[in-house]
Amino acid sequence: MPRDLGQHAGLTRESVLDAARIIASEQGLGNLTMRSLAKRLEVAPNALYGWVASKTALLDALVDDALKDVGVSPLSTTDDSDQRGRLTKLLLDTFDAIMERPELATLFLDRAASPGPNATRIRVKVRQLLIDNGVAAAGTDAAVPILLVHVIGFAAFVLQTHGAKLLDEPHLGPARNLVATSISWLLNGVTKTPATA
Amino acid sequence: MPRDLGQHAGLTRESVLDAARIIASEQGLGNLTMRSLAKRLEVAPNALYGWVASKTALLDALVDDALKDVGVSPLSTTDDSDQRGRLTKLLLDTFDAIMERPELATLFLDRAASPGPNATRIRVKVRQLLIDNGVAAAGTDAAVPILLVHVIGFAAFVLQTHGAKLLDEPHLGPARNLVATSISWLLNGVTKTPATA
DNA sequence: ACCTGAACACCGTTCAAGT
DNA sequence: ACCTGAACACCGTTCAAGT
Repeated sequence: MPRDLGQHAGLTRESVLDAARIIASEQGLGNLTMRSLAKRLEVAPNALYGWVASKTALLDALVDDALKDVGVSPLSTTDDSDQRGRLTKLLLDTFDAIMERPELATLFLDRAASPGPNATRIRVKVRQLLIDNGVAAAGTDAAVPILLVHVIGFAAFVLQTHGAKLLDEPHLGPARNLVATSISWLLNGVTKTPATA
Repeated sequence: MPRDLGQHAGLTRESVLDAARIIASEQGLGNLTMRSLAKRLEVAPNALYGWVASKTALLDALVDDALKDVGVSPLSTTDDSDQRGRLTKLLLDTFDAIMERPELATLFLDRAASPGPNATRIRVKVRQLLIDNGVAAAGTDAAVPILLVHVIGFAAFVLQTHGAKLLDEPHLGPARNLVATSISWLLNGVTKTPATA
């Protein structure tokens, strides 16, 4: 009814996604609805459909965007020949990325099988690093999902048990040590036994 | 309006849960609503609230009931001294139980941290078997969730990637071999390295 | 091109009744 | 005790319009 001059409210795909992120983190995923989102943007609910195809598509974007910084840098470790360290670091970075968005944890689980571009990049990189670690190319078909599901499942579990209590603080330490430990167990197995799919 | 003689429709908590199971398996979890459930039972939607506290409580019951047969038998293996075999079997039985109800997979993930009585029994039994396998009691606090999250996450992943295509058939084999393999990797680590929580 | 009004077809849940 | 009618406060999404 108001709308300053002519018509548009200055929406952007990014502004819509940002507002969605804020609602999810401040009020939880359950309170993120198309209508609450529209309200925050001071817009009619159906105006959102010009920028997001559906609520599902919006959630997909939220999940994948949370992984946008993971696995993009060259992954240089202190020791250049430490291939196992590189792989561990990538998996821990993925863990950290999920822990930074606790409210999306259940979404990561549901969407682990239908990954967006960022998740796909991580997948490809994990596979390459496995090969660098001496795993036969055929064996990676099994190992990649095993490792990633483990990391995602673990993050989701930690978030559900401890809640969002100690995320900002460096209290995260114990949980991180635990993932690191379990990842090393899996890597021991992966690099020794060739997985028979 | 009709209702034969006096009043009641013969509902039972079990009949409500059974109907819910049928809808979920035939039409998917998305089509399981209080209203669709009431319709199937030829009852007004609010009649259900005498038998289930809420939809959440109903889903909780569905998830936990799916685990009711896991870990109840004495877990006797061919070799009586094979403690590791016992533990592996319990974990694989849990995996199988989830695979039998593919439509509930996402629910298992969401509720892994807030388990019902059956899930709790499994948890306790896993812990005891870990101790029987020589893991220090303190170390089980870390190992139990690691193992169970791994199994649940793995089942959910398999179901999401392969869909409900090959569940009834014994095509499940490859997936089962994969979980068995990854479980053995984790058990190698758990029984060797004392997990530092 | 970008947005609104109004509507459609749903939800879970509650509250006051009826038998 | 067990159920219904009616309502409340929501959903996601679509379609025709307005500027």
